[in-house]
Amino acid sequence: MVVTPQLLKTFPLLSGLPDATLAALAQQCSVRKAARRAIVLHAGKNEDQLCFLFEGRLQGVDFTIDGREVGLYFVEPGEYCGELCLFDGGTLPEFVMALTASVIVSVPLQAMQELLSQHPELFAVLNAKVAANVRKMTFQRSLLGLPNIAQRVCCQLWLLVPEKEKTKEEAVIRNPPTHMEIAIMLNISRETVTRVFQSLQNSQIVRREGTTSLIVSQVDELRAFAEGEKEL
Amino acid sequence: MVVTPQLLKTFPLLSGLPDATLAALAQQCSVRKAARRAIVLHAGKNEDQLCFLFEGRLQGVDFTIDGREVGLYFVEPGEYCGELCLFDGGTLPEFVMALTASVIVSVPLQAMQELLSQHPELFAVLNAKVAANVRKMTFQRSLLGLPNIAQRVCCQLWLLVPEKEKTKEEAVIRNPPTHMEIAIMLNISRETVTRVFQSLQNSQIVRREGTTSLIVSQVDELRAFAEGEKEL
DNA sequence: GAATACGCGTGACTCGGGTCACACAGGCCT
DNA sequence: AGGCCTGTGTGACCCGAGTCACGCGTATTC
Repeated sequence: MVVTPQLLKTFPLLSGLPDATLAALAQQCSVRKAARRAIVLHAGKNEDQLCFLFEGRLQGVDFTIDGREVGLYFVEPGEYCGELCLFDGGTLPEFVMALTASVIVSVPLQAMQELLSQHPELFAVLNAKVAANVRKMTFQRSLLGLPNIAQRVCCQLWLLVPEKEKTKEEAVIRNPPTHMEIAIMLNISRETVTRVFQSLQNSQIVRREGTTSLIVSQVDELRAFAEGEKEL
Repeated sequence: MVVTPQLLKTFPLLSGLPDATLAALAQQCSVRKAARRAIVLHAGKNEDQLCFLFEGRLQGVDFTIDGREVGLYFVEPGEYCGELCLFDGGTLPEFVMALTASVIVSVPLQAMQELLSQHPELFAVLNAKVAANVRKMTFQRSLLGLPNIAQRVCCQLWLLVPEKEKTKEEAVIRNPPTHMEIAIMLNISRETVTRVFQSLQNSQIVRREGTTSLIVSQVDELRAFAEGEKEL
């Protein structure tokens, strides 16, 4: 499929670039669709591409020595992944998997490197992204330290609430991760996640709307549980 | 205290620099001693320094919402920490604490930035360091996914074995972390760590030598436990 | 040298969440 | 329509790690 400069412009990282640059870049890119559960990037390889997510949701996953799945982070539309290989030509530490059918724009690493040499101001943006990543990972790690499992789930849910809706009364999480996907992020079992969701639904804090949306009816209550002011 | 160029040269990051550069840099640096448990860098601040560890051991720590301590990584002599603030001028996500009395060389961020502009080849080294950090964090996260707690402890212990001694029969871990420090790295209780160590000692896999050294008598056995080939 | 703090060792108890097993609903494919 | 897969909901059981409580030995401090 053909990648248009307009498509590239939808990504914050690239949106500030001149049209000519984008047009040149677009020619080297490719779009691909990933089915649910498809592996987008492989761990232990130097994947030669940067993946911009246009639609869907991705998840970084790793595996323990005994084969257990471990969830690391989510990638939302507009974001990208696989940038670690840009930094030192090393390997990717984790797999990236599509959680829902996703549309991905692949930019060859080489093209990115050329782009960077022409637009060194992008280095700062990339660096900031990695720094933000490290901060996210650190926070995610601190979540795992919470002894109260319900609180852990609420925190994770809180992270999924779109930034703009955190101050509203009601918020919508579109295409929420499955209980299983949340479970592996938080090192707990799927059943436990289900039980916490049951509690939240009984307390009328969240409810499901069809299969593709989760409504947080009482945003502030969720925040309170996430921050430990209240316990389920 | 005065920082000599020779001192700076002991750090791999700086060892390749010309003497004149080091001499100039040294004038802007300072040495400080940190007592056990002293906070070296504060979370949530943009600490204006890069900390090179000359002697001792540091630990990156964070706290959960409910005040529980969470261990993130260790810093060994020759390594440095606090580089995240260099990347985007943002804040440090975690505290850095001295585990043992430590000697630290502080380089002001500004001096580092000047150094980087004169020696852009250092960017690659710094980037590689951050990338390596991310890989370490990812691995550490996968450790937490291990359902078998003894295996978790063995993996952590295995990480502490110096690289060169991993192929030998016997290895020495100097100034090992306390059980408590290991516990917060692995999200388990101090008592559990103690119990695992008791098992390892009973199986003659490790033993203590004085208070400052831990001897791994059967390196390969430890590796086997860490990789799940055997269970305690 | 006494006092104190800290790290380690260990037993008893408890309970919370993992595991297993199964049911049910909805989407999707042929 | 029927079959299949995936995701969710729920109960029963159980065991393993957290917690508490205490003792002990070794540094550190004054």
